[in-house]
Amino acid sequence: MEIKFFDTKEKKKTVFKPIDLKEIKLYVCGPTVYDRAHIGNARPAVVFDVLFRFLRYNFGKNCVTYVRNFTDIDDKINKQSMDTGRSIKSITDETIKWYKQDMLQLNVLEPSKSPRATEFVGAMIKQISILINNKNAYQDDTGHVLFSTRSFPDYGLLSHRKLDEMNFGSRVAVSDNKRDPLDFILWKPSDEKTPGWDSPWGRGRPGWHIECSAMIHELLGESFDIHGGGIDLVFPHHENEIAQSCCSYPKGGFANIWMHNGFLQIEGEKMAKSSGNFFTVQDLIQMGVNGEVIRMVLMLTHYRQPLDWTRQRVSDASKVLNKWRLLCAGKRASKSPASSVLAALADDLNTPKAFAELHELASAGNYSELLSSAQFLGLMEQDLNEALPTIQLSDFETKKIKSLLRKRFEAKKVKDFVTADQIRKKIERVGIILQDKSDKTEWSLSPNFNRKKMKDL
RNA sequence: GGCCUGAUGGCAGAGUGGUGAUGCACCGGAUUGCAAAUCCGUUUACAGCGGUUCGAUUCCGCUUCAGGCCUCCA
Repeated sequence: MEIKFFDTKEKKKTVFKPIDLKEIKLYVCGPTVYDRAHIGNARPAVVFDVLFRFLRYNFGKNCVTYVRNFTDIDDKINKQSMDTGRSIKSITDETIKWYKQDMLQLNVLEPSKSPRATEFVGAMIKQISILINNKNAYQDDTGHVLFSTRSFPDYGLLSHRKLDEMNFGSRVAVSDNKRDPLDFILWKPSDEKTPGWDSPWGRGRPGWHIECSAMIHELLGESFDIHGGGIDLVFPHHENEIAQSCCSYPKGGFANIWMHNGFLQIEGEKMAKSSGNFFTVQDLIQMGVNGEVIRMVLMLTHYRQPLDWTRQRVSDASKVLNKWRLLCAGKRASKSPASSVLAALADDLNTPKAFAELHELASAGNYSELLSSAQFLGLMEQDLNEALPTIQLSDFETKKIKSLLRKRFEAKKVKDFVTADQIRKKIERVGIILQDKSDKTEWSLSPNFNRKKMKDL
């Protein structure tokens, strides 16, 4: 099967050719850990989880190395620590724990490696030293180390910008310590209150971009297959990563393919903390939105498109999942997912197309492939029975319902439909669904089941 | 100001140079005492204006609108 991915740098779909079939290497920029993961954080996690699953299927479970970092050095974290008096370690440890729990709810697989920036400061210092030696970086007299952007001729190839067209300084004052407005910080000094590490340039901390370059070099080497992240990272973060890495390790090719997921909107509005249309994965789960439903909504739109998060889509997704669950109940999953679904994913992870194929499988009655394909996408994995409401009725309550149903059955027998319908309404008000079959009436608890109303029966 | 992306039926959302996905909703029908579920079927689209072509929703140009990036951001 030919696999194609859209490469941000080439601006077109390109055939995926692994560097080494024995180890496919994937790196994705993970979260900065200072707060609960919001729904926008969840999108890349799910998108690249689909990619991870797909690569593992195609090239072998043990032949894919997926690295997703935790950024635990950041001025937002520092600020929170100052504001709350909590230690940085306690903040980042807790946030990482939350993140892992949340991603588990979304059925996102653990990456092969989840390095933390703080574990790689030594590697960053080493790389910065190389850059200074290579004359790609310089130290100013205030303890900053800056990357000399114009020393890298290919700067701008990823984000398709020309250096001279960039209107730097128009919105942000250019610091005096930069020799060129395009230069960016590799290392900055820390005061007493701010976390810092000893370095050849004094006590300080790394700039944001260098961590990914250093971790990639340590964990994946000089060349790797796919680098992913949110579209907002293309410039400057990924552009800067390329510059740093290619200048410090010029023999390597860094990332072969760049994949970026689109942004998320809420009910048609830009997601922003300031405007209040913002929620975390945990908020959604507390509201009763199943993690599986969240995952499905995130896959319902192609990963490169903007995704509008609406109540409508949440309810659509949950309706479809319920339907599929009923269809697949008691069925065994086929050994491999449907080839139509795999083909959709092979075409730049076309998950909406994959769902269309799932619908085809459902209407064709091919439930075992429907189940295995859904599971391949990270859905319908838990025991089908466990997903249904787990409320247990007492014997007394069960007897009560059964006796009412018997009364109704007798009424129906003598064609007393008025009584039969009264009993139906009464039972349905409690949140119990009745289904008349030719010889009996089946009943089940709906999601709206209200135990308190059982008294009224 | 610079750069970039997108505009598909009531809604969501793929895709394609010529047989108009898929889901939800709607409508009609089957089934049902009723209801639910299920099944069958119908209808509705490619922002606008030009160009290329035998033929464009699909390629090119312009216009309009929307969004993003250029500052921390997934």
